[in-house]
Amino acid sequence: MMADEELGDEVKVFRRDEDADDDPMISGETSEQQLADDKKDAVMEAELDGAGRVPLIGGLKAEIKAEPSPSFPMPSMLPCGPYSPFSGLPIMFPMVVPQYLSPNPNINMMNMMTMRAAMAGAPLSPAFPAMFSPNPLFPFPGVVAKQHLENTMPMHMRAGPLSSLNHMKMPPYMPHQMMPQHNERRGHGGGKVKKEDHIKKPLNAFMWYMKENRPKLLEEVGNDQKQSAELNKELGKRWHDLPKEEQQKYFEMAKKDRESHKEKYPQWSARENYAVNKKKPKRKRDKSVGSENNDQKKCRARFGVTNTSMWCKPCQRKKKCIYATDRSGSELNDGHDGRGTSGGCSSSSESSSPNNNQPMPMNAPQTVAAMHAMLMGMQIGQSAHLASSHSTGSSGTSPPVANPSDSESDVDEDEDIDPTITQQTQEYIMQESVCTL
DNA sequence: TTGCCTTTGAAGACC
DNA sequence: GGTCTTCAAAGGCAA
Repeated sequence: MMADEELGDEVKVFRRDEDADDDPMISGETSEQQLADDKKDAVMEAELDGAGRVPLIGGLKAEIKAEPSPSFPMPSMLPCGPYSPFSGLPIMFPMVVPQYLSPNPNINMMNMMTMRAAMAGAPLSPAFPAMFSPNPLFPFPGVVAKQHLENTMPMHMRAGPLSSLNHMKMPPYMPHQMMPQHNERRGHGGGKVKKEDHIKKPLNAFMWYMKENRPKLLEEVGNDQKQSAELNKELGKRWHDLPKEEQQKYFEMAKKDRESHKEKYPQWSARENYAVNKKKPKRKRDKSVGSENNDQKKCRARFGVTNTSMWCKPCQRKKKCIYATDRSGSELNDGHDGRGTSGGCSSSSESSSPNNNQPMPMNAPQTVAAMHAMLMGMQIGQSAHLASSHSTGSSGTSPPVANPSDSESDVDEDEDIDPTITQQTQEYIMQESVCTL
């Protein structure tokens, strides 16, 4: 068994070699003198950094954990981490299983080079194996390594028609903390860490479809249509037009991806990625609420300043209008993508409990009653009061009374009373009532 | 440098 | 159980 110090030194040596940005495999500049120099540097670096720890990598300290995979027999031997050959970054041996490590550093280097070349899909130089003596302990030279690794790789990490990205070619046995996608997002210049650790969600069927068909679509449309969002729109249309059997292919891919992901990260939850990327205070619905502000028909605008008896109770109490919130909520549902509350007829939202984002001031009978009362020239104040009091009780904390953080004020705002509003309101209520009925 | 846009589907949260 | 929200990929664009 090799001493830990020696192993550690070798790790450093390999890393340093790669760190020089000149792949010795490519440049052929590797020399024993250079190795010796690098080894000295590595020893100094290790001393500075402290025993048993991996040197800082781009400001990020690599946490090394053994994460054996049943799909691969020698998890610990392989180079892990952002410095792995698979990521295109310098090599490192954070963990070593002696039985797979040769005492000869050159052999280990060959193994790593072989693996790297295999994973990168690059043909191995015929001269390369001759540079080193073979290591009988390492059973994955060249093509064999590539084949094995690709076979054991989850789909979303494999190279293939669906992924042309070399950096996606990650073996499944690599600790996820070490995978580049988990701890960094490198720019063109090999930038620094941008994101903290997190495991990305597996791709769904449509994502796989996009991944595969986006380049094709780009070829079709040329470079005229550069906006990715526009492309995605088109892909969405095509996805709908895609035959079920074709879609099924992608659903199966997504399913396999999910299963693989679950197998690899059994403890992972999608929740872990919530708000991991960025803060998204303004989503589409928020934006549309703002943009629809002018269209929100509050009681004051709907019924006129003088007809306060027709106002809903919150308006009468100078609170947020239940009609305004109601309408905006409905439009938001419609405006997103047609899912959820489909179309304009959403009876489900009336039967379910409203939340703060989507307040529903009146239940179905109340809405109908209000509509009838209004159409018949009756005062609907009581109906609205019913709705309000029913949902709010006396606490005033109900969804219809809106978010306290909402700075909207019906009283202070200047609202233009559109003469067509009453008609629009009637049409709207009619529509709502029809849907409800 | 960072978030937005835009799509669909999966998963979690919430009521 | 239904609804809503977030995130996954992509890359140009705006702030």
